Amino acid sequence: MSADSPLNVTINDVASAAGVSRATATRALKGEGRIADETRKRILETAERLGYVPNTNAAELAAGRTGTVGLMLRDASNPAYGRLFSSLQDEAHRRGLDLVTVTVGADQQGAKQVDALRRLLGMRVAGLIVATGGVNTDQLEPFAEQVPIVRAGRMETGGRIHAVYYDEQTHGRMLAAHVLELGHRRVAVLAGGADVSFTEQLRATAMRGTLADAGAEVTMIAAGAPPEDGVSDALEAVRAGATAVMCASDPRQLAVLRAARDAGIAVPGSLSVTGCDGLLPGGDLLGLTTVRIPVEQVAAAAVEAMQSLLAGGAESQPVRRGFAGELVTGSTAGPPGR
Amino acid sequence: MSADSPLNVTINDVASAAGVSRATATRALKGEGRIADETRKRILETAERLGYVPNTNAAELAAGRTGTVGLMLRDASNPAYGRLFSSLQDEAHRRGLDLVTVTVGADQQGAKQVDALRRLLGMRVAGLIVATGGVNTDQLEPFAEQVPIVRAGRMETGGRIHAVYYDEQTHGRMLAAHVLELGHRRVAVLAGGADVSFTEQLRATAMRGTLADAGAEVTMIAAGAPPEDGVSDALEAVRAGATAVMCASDPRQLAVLRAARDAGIAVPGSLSVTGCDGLLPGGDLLGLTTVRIPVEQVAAAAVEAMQSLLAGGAESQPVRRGFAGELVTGSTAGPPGR
DNA sequence: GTGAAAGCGCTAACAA
DNA sequence: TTGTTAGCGCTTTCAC
Repeated sequence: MSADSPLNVTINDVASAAGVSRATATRALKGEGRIADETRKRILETAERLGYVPNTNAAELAAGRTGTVGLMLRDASNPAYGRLFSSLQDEAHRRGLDLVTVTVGADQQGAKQVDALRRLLGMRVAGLIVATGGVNTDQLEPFAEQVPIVRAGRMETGGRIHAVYYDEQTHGRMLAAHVLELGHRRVAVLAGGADVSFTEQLRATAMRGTLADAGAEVTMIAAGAPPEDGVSDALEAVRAGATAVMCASDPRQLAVLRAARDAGIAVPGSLSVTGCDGLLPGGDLLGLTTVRIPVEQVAAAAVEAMQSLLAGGAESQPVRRGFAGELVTGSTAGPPGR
Repeated sequence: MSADSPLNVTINDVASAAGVSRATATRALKGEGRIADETRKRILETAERLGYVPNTNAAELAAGRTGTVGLMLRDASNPAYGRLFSSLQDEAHRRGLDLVTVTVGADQQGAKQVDALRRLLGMRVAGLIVATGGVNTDQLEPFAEQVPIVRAGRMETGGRIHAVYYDEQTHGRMLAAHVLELGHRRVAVLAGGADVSFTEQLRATAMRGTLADAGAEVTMIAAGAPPEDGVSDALEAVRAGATAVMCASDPRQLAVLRAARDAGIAVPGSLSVTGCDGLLPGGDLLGLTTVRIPVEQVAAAAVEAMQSLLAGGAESQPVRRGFAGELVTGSTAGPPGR
């Protein structure tokens, strides 16, 4: 059946319209193999004229390989993931890698995450970049020997899975050191609980370590996912004597700042606040004290790793690269008040 | 060849391991057609045991249809697109639609955009949601009769392409009315030029119209893509007597606020500033005066439209639904100073 | 209720 | 340089 509309045009239509065989048409379209210049041109023109759009499903099935890399992404409304997403895309474009993305809501259970994983694997992607904490090593490992898997943003312990990650320990320590240097000795640390955010836990634990090592008194507050969660506990701690609240993320920092404003607590006069991420547009105007996480570096390194894995075959050692960001000193943290 | 690793397991392996034919295996796996309960269970178990991951490429090729909807997205580092992206994903998940996303950098030329379009079409997606201005009606039209196309976020004039969009005219008018109400009569409007952002142009034009109709004196400033662009021109206009700068986007508003701060101009004392988008986390703390665009509504309506198009076949009339957001009055705009 | 067989659109040897 | 011929992994009539 011939073409009534572009998407129904097959390579057969192109071939017969150009008066050649399917194989020749393939060669012309792919620009490979020996083919007469004139024939190729004719075929290309015919394809163009017919509006031929190659069916990549069929092509990849026949060729037994795929040219695209799958990206598993966590909810992009979080600025940190949104930026990571677009940086990954940019870098992939730059390097000529095709990316297809599927996302999984931040809240979604393991089942959904595995769903997304299977969708990508079902497409037989050539590689996998995983930018969500929701899927764990055990779920990834079985596929690691077939397709290179790079985790982006977070450390990975699985032996066959590569990782390019934020050095969150350092971030936590940098912030804690800053707070200590300002003179604080009673500090509340507000972070999502272990079940909520692994990243925040990493940061919070590092903060606590550094603070405690310096002899400061630390109150740990474990919150749920919504940034407003645990804020009242934090203010409680402040009333009980804490002079600083260290948040494990900038959205939480915003929530604390709001609450402080509403409660008439002067920042940084009576209360110092810190966050982590450094990605909020306008964060400078707010004077947020935070760490700017190295999104672009992580993205670039992740894509680079993927590309070399795709090219070079399996390495003996998994890639492991961590990146630390920079402290952004703002006006939300100062010396302890009163 | 039998299975050495999950992704190499084919339905043939499952079928023979379970002692049935391929056809029966398909029935069991898809849960359709007549099949003995016991057989099905056995096949399902076998598939599970072997770690079978169906090859969706092959499945869709054979079935002649696709279950996934393609999403073309503009650079997600812009908060407006990041939010739209995650809202679209959420809504798609909710409705059980599978989405695969490809992005195109905001800066990229037409060629790249068409590339992305062809990649999606090459996958023979069942539908297309277009959330980037970079691809125009003419490029979309040829495919519109094969696959439903819904543009999300921006109006569309092509007869066969559906659109769910922000009512930017109303947004511009709302903001202008607010500024007028505050008493401003000399206003600068700062927006990306026609070649930079269609959306900003729409907003800016509406602002100018409303302002001019009320007899205000309007200075239009056309800027490049970077938010800092044109800011100095805006301040120039302020020195020349304008009492308000209306920005066509929140990032531009931030840029103006920064510049005003650096120049020692009091906001809103000597200068009122407005933006548009209302999506910046922390915008409330900054007191941004803006319009919160109805991202969630647009996303929901776009996905809903897609779903009904997928189900119901072609409608006679293209979908056309516009949504307006709400004015957010902040502390960056007040009565004209002095 | 199950199997056999004919493709889906394309690629890749291998011949010619 | 080009055509012929097998498939890729799966779905789907149509018989049995």
